Formats: sequence, C-alpha cells, structure tokens
Amino acid sequence: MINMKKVIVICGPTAVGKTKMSVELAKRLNGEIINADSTQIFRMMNIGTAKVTEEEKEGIPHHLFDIRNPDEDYTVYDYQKDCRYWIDDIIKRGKMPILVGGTGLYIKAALYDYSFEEENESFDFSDKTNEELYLELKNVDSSTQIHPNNRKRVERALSYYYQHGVPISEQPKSTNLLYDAIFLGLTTDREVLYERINMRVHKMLEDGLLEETKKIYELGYRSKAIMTPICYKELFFYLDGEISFEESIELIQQRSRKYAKRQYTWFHHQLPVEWLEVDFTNFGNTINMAVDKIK
RNA sequence: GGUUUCAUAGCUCAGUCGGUAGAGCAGAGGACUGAAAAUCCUCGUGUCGGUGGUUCGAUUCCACCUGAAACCA
Repeated sequence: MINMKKVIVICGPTAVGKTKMSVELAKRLNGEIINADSTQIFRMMNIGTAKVTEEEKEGIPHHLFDIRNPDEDYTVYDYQKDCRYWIDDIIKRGKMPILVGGTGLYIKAALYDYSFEEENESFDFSDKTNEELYLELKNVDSSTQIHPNNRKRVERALSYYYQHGVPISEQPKSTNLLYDAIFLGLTTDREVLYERINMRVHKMLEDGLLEETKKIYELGYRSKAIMTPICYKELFFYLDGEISFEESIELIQQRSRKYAKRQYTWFHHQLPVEWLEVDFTNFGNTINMAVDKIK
C-alpha cells in the first residue's frame, strides 16, 4: 500500500462543478489533470460536452482531451491504457495526477484491475431478433445475467464468446484497486442540480452550441462519438425538422437529468466515494474541504 | 347576460352501458468490463371540481353551485 501510486479522482454528476474543482486542486497540489469523461475525448465537441476552455485551464496541463476526431471510435479499452500511461508519466515528473469526469466505467477500468484483451473481429447480428440472440447466448452461457431486451449487452456477450471461446460471465471479475486513489464526489440537492442543468443548457446556447452542432451536422458525421453524448443528436432532430427547437432543448435538459440520476447510482454503488456537498456561494469552502480530505 | 361542451395522478388525457380507475409524459429506485452522456430493468390511491338527489351502491345518472373553453348577443 505504501508504494502505491497516489491518484486523486474528482467525480459526481454532470453540472456540479467538477472542472472548476479539478483546476483549483491542481493549482494547490502541483497536479495535472486527466480527463475521465468519455465525450470530451473528441475534438470539435466542446460546448456540448462542457469541455474545459483554454482560459479555465489556467495553465494547468490537461491530458486526454481532444485526442480523437468525431468519426473515430474510442472505448474503455483505449482509455484504460491511455489513462494509466498518463498517471505514470505525471507521477514520474513528480506531480499529482487528478482524474476528473463523470464516466464511472472509465475511472473504474483505469484504476482497478479490469482486464481487457486486444480484440479486432467484429460481428454482425443485425439480421437477428432480440429473442434469437438471447437464446443463442443462453446456449453458450446458461448463467448469463443479461436481460433479453438489453440487446447491446447480449451482442457484446456473444462477440466476446466467439472471440475468446469462453462466456463473458466467466471473465475474471476481481475488483482490486491498483492505485492509492481517493475518490471525491461532488454533490448537491437534486433540485439544485436539476436547476443547474437547465441553466447550463441555456448557457451552452449562448456560448454557441447551435453553431457548433450545425458545423458537425454539415460535415455529415453520424458516428458513435457524435450520436452518443446528449446535445448533438437532439439538435440534429431539430435540424432535420422532426421537432421544434424548444422541444429539442427540453429533450436535452430531460436526458441530462436522467443521466445525472444514473451517475449517482453508479458512483454510490461502484466506487468508495467520499461525498462533498458543494457550496456554490463560496466555492473556496468546498475546495478547502477537498484539500482536508486529501491530507 | 344566453346556449353548448368540459372538470379524473404533478402535466396531457383515456375509462367505468352505475360495483370507488389506467396510459403517456414528468418523477423515483436499480443493473452495469470494449458505443457508458450509451444500454437495460422495476415502481401508478388519486377527496374521479363542490353540495345535494335517485339507488343496496354514484367518479359514472339527475339538480344546483363553482371554474374553464367555444359560440350567440
């Protein structure tokens, strides 16, 4: 334990102030920041992903932002390697690695002993129904816990089996922490958070979200990277004339609320998070609380 | 002022030929190892506007009251 590498993680739901906290901590603790948000990996998607701006960085080095184009794929597998690389690099230079982001799976995969292997084959299941795929999976993995309707997971389990010859449920599921990590979760009342989410969407529009989206829309990108995050696909519906502008904004806000709820569920159950109630009227208090927890 | 229609879950509404009611949305809880801002699962009692009347029994039929909308003056 003594020799484990120290890492600070700032997590929590969307729109609680993780970015601000990360920069302040980096300034005080001689740290560098590593992105732990699956959508901020990509270039061009800045406003819609609430990516840190150059000004907000305040000169602190930021890693794993803008490392892929929107038409490229990026997965947990890639993130695990990239994140571990930067943790080691930052520590070697005598500085403190600070992971910031809301993608729980990425954080867990990087810091725990999740094992991934090189995979290059891809399988096409598009001609089969959910029921057929589930039966196919049951056949090779009778103890599967995946719900039949969760097609994405069923397909993934089958791909895994066909590639490795063993059921995905037999994959080692040990969850040992590989780093001396402290997980700081920022939180606030649900109502306050929902209000902040609504306001942030309006702020994004003021900052040019629609223009950013139009640029991507006109370039014709319909990749996973673009169609996954909240904001772009909803505004695409509007640009396609399927829904009104107001409807698309409400959709974005609604989905962001649900996303925040899912994030709470993940962080509460999957990581040993120490929660900090954010003081929005005096953020300095929250920073001091975080520093106390770390020391 | 008159006529007609409407009043049911936080919202939009369905329904009960009289036996106290259910969808969508909103909201809540949960799962999670290669698209994770993704994907998937579970959760619906509310004076059925108010007061009376008819009835074994009314949210349902009738009367009146209140409120809303449309039309006529």
